[in-house]
Amino acid sequence: MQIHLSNTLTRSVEPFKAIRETENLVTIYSCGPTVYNYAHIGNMRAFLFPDILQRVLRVVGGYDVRWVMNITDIDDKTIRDSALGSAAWRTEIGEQTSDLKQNLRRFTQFYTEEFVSDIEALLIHRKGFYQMPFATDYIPQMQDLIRRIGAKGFAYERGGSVYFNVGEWRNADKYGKLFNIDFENFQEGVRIDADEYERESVSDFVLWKGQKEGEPAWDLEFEGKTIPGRPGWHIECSAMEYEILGVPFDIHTGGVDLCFPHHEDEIAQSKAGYGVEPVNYWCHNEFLEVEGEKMSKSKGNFFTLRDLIAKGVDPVDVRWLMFSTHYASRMNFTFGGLESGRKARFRVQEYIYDLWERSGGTITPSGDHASAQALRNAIFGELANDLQTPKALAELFTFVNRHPASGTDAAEAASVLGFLKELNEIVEVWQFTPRPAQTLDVPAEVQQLAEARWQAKKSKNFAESDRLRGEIAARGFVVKDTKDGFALEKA
RNA sequence: GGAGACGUGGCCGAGCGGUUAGGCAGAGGUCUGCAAAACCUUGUACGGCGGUUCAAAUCCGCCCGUCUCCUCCA
Repeated sequence: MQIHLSNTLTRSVEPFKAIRETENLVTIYSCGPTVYNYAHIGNMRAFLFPDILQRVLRVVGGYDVRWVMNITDIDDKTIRDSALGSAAWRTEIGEQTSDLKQNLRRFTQFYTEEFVSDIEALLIHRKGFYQMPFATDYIPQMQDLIRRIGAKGFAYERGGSVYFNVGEWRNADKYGKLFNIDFENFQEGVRIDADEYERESVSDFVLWKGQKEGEPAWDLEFEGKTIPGRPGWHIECSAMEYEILGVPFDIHTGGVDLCFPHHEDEIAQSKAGYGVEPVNYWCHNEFLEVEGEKMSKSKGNFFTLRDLIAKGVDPVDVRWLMFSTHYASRMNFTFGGLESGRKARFRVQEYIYDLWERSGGTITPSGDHASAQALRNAIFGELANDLQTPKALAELFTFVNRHPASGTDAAEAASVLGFLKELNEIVEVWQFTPRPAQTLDVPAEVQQLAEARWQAKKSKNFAESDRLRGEIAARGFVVKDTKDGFALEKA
């Protein structure tokens, strides 16, 4: 199915065409985490979005996908927090050594592992990535790019750092492809006091940061000088994209806040150094708010995924919630919404169990039955249209309402199951099994009370029956009567 | 100060000139000794004020509010 994507470069929804269309291959690069702490749920949206995107490209678009997400393991924060004597150094990380680079690596590796386990909890699978490169593994490639940019005349050294000359670049190409930059007002505002480096113009950005006291450093050979330092923020992405995916590649994702300066600078660097417009489709996800407010530590609405899990939230519900808002819209993350979504999700799961009973566990392709085929067209049509996940869900629920399992024959049930299973390759929140038998660990005492209650009920001793139900409830269980028996559930 | 986005019923969230979005909650019903679950039915809306139009949640203007970027940031 033809996919359409909203492209920040053109601010419009465009039909997607892969560079290697004949090979059926799509290349995606996503800005990944800076591993100096646990990721928060806002970050999680930025990782769930490309996961859904790449699955839609695979399942709906029929592409093979090469998905790369970088791990930023060198920046001000990772250096600060891994520095000798840092208060942020946790004992689980191990012992600090006198080797700064080794400390940095241990520190970032710790948070990388935590990060991977977080995204795995959201069912973003590690094995789904083509690569997850560490920035510090690509220092030579970054240095090579800096020299290429220098050779073209768009980089200069000043005060032990190397900068990108935006003014010069603007003579050669457009700067401001992802964002309208008002150069007249660019230098006003709060930006000036942040200018602790000696660049020529405030709009210039650093390619290579000169080493400061106590910082790990690599030697850059640049225009006859040896410059100890480390890569700037933007250069790592440009170099790794080139090295791992090649340029141009198809899709670059990230949060909206990265449009400028990060992605704008990435384009400028890549094009200046490699001579190629690096990315065909830029796709940005909007921010997430919590209970209608910007997430911040001072408001007490700042959550990492682990915070939520500690509160008893099922990470699968967090994943499911992402489908309820279009990726390019601001999302209001609420605990009420989490619960509401969970119920909706279980409704579909119940539907699947019911269909399973109808079909006797048989699953056939969606094309085998007209209603399943139509459902597939409707839902995949919405997903293909710039990932209209809320509308896709609406289509699903409309179908469930109009095709109750009780009125579905075995052939239709099997075919609808076939489609839902295919859909589940994208959403991955449902089980395709017979309805599991309740395998509750019921204490013998509760079991006896329940039996006694059933007997009381059968002999129409309802007062005793209700009393026993109270006893059972006091022990944390709920009795649900069925036609010829009862079931116990955890309260 | 500059650039841009958004404001939909109790909550979440589609819609982008005329037609029931959908989910959760609520209400009524079927079932049940009563419940729970399940299923059926169902009400409430477009921040404010003007304007364009036969017709506006949808287009235009102003105002109010929220948010993003210009500075590390998903």
